Amino acid sequence: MITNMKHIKNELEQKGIKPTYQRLCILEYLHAHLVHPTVEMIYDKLVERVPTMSKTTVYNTLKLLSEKGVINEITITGTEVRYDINCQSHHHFLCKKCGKIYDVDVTCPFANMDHKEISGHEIQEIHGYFKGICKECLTNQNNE
Amino acid sequence: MITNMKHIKNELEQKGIKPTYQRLCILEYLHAHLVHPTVEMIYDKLVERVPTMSKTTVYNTLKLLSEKGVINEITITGTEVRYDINCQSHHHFLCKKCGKIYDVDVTCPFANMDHKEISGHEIQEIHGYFKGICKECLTNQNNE
DNA sequence: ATTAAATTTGTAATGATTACAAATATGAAA
DNA sequence: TTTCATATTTGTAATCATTACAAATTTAAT
Ligand SMILES: [Mn+2]
Ligand SMILES: [Mn+2]
Ligand SMILES: [Zn+2]
Ligand SMILES: [Zn+2]
Repeated sequence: MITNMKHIKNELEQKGIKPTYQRLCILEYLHAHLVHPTVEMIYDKLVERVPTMSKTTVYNTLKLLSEKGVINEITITGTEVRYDINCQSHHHFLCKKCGKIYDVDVTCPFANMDHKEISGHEIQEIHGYFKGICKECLTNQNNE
Repeated sequence: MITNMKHIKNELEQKGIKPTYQRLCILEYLHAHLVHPTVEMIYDKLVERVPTMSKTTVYNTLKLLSEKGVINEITITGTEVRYDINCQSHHHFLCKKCGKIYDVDVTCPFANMDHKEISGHEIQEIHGYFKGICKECLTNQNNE
């Protein structure tokens, strides 16, 4: 397991973020749960171990990590932000039935575009995602 | 102008939607304002002409039109849904500064994929967008 | 030990969206 | 035209994610 506390601590320090206990817990959670969790999911789980954990701290920390480029915000459901520890530009699949978000392994188009502008607009981020019914939900449908 | 009231009425009837006055107004607005407006923008403008217009009706109608495939919901800002009269799969540019959403003219990758699945997931929609600073905001920056 | 700054916490406020029920409009049957 | 069922609209209240804010706590330097 690469994602032990020491590595997490290093990761924060390298980005100039003071490695408080709450921040370590939150970042560790993201390393261990690659399902693009919500604030709610993160908080509900961590508050079991750390009963003093505040939801505001989860929000604050995720915003900080996002600003520092440690994590990425994914806004494709329209109802809540999902968080991704994987900061390399990659694409996603959102299941309309169960709400799960999967990484998909397609070579990101435009990723190696030499010009970082389009129609005069300066491109800073490239996002792509599919919507549909996920593998798991398809299987469940057939077993009904 | 193709987007007169008669055409709008036809459009609704063809989709099996009763063309009420409110629905006509809302759909006409979307035809006339191709900037991917919010519910707020639509309501604020229409209530001037139709003072009895309710915001709930705007929500209801947009949901109906979306379900019937007349319009598309765009969820890329994370804070509110934007609406698009253009239902053909196309890509967008979101300006981080002014919040405007532009259509961008790139040939949608994956669009002509023969297989409508990826990693076992059934693909129903393909979305792509860029984030950055729009042409207009770049110009304003230079004139400060 | 003192003290200032950073962090965390709890609560209140905000803002978009939805739920819901009353009011109104529509349209067919009598 | 009246009657009556149904669809639509409207206003208000509720919900839910997120943010604002200030008090409490922790941290680190003096
Ligand atoms: Mn991902
Ligand atoms: Mn568009
Ligand atoms: Zn699923
Ligand atoms: Zn702009």
